[in-house]
Amino acid sequence: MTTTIKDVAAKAGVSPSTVSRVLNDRPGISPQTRERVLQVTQELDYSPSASARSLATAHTYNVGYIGYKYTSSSQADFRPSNVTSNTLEGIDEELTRHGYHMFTTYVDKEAVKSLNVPNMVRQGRVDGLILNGPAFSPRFILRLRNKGLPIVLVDNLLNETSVDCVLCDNEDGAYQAVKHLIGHGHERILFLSGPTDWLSSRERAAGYRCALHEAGLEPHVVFMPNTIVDTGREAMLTALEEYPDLTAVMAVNDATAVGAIRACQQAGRVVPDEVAVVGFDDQLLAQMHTPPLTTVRICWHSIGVQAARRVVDLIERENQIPIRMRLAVELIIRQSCGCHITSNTL
Amino acid sequence: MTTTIKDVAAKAGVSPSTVSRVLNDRPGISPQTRERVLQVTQELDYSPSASARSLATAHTYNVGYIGYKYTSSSQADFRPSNVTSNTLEGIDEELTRHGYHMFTTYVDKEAVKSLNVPNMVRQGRVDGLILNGPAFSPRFILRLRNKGLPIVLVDNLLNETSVDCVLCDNEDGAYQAVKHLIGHGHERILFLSGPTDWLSSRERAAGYRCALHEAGLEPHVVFMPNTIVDTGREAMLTALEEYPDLTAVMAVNDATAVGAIRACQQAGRVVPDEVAVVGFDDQLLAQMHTPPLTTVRICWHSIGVQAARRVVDLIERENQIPIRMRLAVELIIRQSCGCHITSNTL
DNA sequence: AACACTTATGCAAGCGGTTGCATAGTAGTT
DNA sequence: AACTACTATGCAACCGCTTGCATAAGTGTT
Repeated sequence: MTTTIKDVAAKAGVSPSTVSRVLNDRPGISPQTRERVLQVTQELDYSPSASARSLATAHTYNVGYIGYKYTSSSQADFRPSNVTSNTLEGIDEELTRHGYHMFTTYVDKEAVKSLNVPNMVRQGRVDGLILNGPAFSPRFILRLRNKGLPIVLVDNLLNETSVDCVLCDNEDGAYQAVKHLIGHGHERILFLSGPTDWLSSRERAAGYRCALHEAGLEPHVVFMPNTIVDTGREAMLTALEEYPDLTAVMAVNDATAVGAIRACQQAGRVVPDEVAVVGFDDQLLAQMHTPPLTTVRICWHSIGVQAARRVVDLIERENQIPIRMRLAVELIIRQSCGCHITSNTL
Repeated sequence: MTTTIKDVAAKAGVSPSTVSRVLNDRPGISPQTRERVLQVTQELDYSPSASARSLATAHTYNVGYIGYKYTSSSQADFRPSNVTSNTLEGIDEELTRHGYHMFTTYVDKEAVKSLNVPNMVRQGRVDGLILNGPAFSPRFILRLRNKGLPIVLVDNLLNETSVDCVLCDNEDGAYQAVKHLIGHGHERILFLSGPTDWLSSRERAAGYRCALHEAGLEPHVVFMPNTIVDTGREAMLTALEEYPDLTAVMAVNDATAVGAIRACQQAGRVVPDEVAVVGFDDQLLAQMHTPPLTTVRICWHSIGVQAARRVVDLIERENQIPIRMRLAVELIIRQSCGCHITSNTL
């Protein structure tokens, strides 16, 4: 038998209402009573039942995290989800700080397509939602929004309707990276793009275009259906034939950058001497790769923290104006771009 | 206003009890009534409130996942948690299949040391727990067990007291890998071990010892305080001086294997020609590394599925005998061991 | 001393379900 | 026709907590 508020009340010689008021910091309790109740609470190691409290207050103190389940089969595949631990930890830290808890679930392509509302939402287990990833369609997002819950998007954004979101500055990241390539003297720079319905692809492409435009250079974009290593390799292989004079490539992420390097090796082009390559994300692989990848670092942990803080805000204060948050990114220069620095930039 | 069981009852012309019985498949309901209630339930898109149900049944249909927050600071660090997405997805899939939901939280060194019970447990938000990782101390685990919840350990195990767990066959994996090295003719084989209070370290060491013993060779073990790339590099650097005649090394995981290779390069020893290296885990890095790492693959997804199934079993059926589950691992042969296969083993 | 105000606390209803028990209705037996 | 045995359903209590309202005690004013 777990201890209930009645046990505490009885032992402290007060009514349950009083105990409740003490534990919820309600006014109108005498200091002595408050003290005694807190004392007993501690002695009995009492903690109010979440379900009972939720039922009474219509407030669960839970936030749902919805991730996207990519369909690549191999465990070792370079799935975007491999990087999400940082985001999850950031979210958890911040939610915990505010007394909230995190439900986690993953939805797949089918669920998004058929607009399935996750059970944790239907059953009222959560007060708010964090959706992580570019693969959630606007329709899916709006469907969830119609459930009346605060929603914060991570790595995604809705144009038509304003929904809160926090993302990194994709455009600036790509801009910086391409600018760096241009600084090396490159004039034929390719962009390996992910699916165009992924926001990050579009924004990174925009940064790429902007940098090229400023320098009066012509853009060359190749579109890929996904962003795993092998797709990058194949796309690059084709590109090398189609644009034989290209000397640099900016890949939409680290995985495809690695693929591009593989392709160059296959085609007998030396990286970075003959073809320079830069990636995006700064996953561990970037650092450990040979040659080490010049790439754009995203601080997923901070993004998680901000998303959590935002969703708590939305839950606790009504009628907020939607906010779109951008976190700065950092160009990490290693060697795949042609730089020869000796210090190992971690 | 969300729809409640009363709305459904009213519209179907029955009492709430009847609706409840229909939705819970209780006996003694006429087919026509059942049909009508289900009809209305669908029309109103009704879903019972989780809190109300939990309060009445003392059953939340939630399972808590507790991960360990490693303290390495750099985002790009090779944190073990980077691989846990697979486990999480596996757990989520299986829990969902059984109508359960997953709470996720991470605890750090301090919390484990001071035996902090996570709030989701104290407040009765979960029916059972999955602890993932070798870093949870027996005392911490037992503390949670005393809360009266079913617990399943992943990648960990308690000797003194029997607690359910699911892990991979660490010993066999190391045994196979070392055996493979011996097959290459190596006689001076080093083992780079992680902290000895991590079960996986101990078990992998045991497999290593066993293989060496069978071959009549002498073991050489070096202990490291953690298992990130750089620690592996430093440990290997020292080892190369101390045992100058070693020709092969089995690292406790992929990260330290990569570190070991770095050390060899630093010391001017060619891998795999002069020193062969094998890792453990088969993270993406292993495949993409130059040279590609021979390593032991763990199917974390399956481990997650099994852990979830087990915890549901424990929740729903009492008085079960504890089960320790071992999932087989697979030696993935690439090139760091000295093999020269052309096909790219994914 | 009577009155008005505070202040501290308790009572009881209600949150939205579940479930033991009572009961109305129906069918089966004699 | 009277009695028994089910079957299908409703009533009401209860799960543990919160909260509006009532009330008792205390304080100050005239």
